[in-house]
Amino acid sequence: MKKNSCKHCSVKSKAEEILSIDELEELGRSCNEVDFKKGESIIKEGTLTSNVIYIKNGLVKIHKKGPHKELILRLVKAPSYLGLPSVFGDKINQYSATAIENSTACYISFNAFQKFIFTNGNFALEIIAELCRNEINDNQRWVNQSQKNVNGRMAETLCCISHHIFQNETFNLPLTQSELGDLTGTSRESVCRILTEFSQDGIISQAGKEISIINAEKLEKISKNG
DNA sequence: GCATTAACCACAG
DNA sequence: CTGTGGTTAATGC
Repeated sequence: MKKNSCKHCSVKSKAEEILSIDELEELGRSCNEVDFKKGESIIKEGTLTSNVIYIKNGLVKIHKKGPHKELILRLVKAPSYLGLPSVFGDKINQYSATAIENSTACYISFNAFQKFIFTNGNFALEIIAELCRNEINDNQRWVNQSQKNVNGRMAETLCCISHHIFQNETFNLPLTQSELGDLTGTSRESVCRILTEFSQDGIISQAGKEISIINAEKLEKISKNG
């Protein structure tokens, strides 16, 4: 276990920024850092929850088995907590988390984490705020998923990945087309067709895994109107 | 009915 | 894993 590593951690969560030096030292004694390679499972749906997990860097997909196939609930870019709802809401992990890029995660003892919530209201507030933001985002995704057509969902997803994950109109998509289908609630064939259609219309360009958004305005329009 | 949409299947790079 | 074509079920004029 790495001693006191949290005190000087450069990717503290908002909640951890609030902790005192003493609390950070205690956190340091209560957590351990692990590296994950792309594709490795961080949380498996159905297993008992063990620790609070915080990804320091990398990119993770949160996914869950549906009646017919896998659904990716959302992509989580570090830094962020992982699995708080399962840890506090249930003994069993309600979804899986898998690294889609090489990632580093801290496993934090539940007892230590809970103690900070009991004793430090501002810390607790930040945790609640993060959970609320996630719920709001999930609700938005849920609305879009159910009311937009496939083209609209793809357009929206591409915009979102470009803005929120890579902050760049050109990015290397770390997902397969099949996973992109799981993310947009469609088949991998439709993903393939829509991507080539977008390319033909000059909205995006693809070179292998690299996607560039050329006409963001048009993409927004498709996202809105399908 | 006929057109459209999108999933499912199959097969080839 | 990706790209395509054919088929098919559901839905909307």
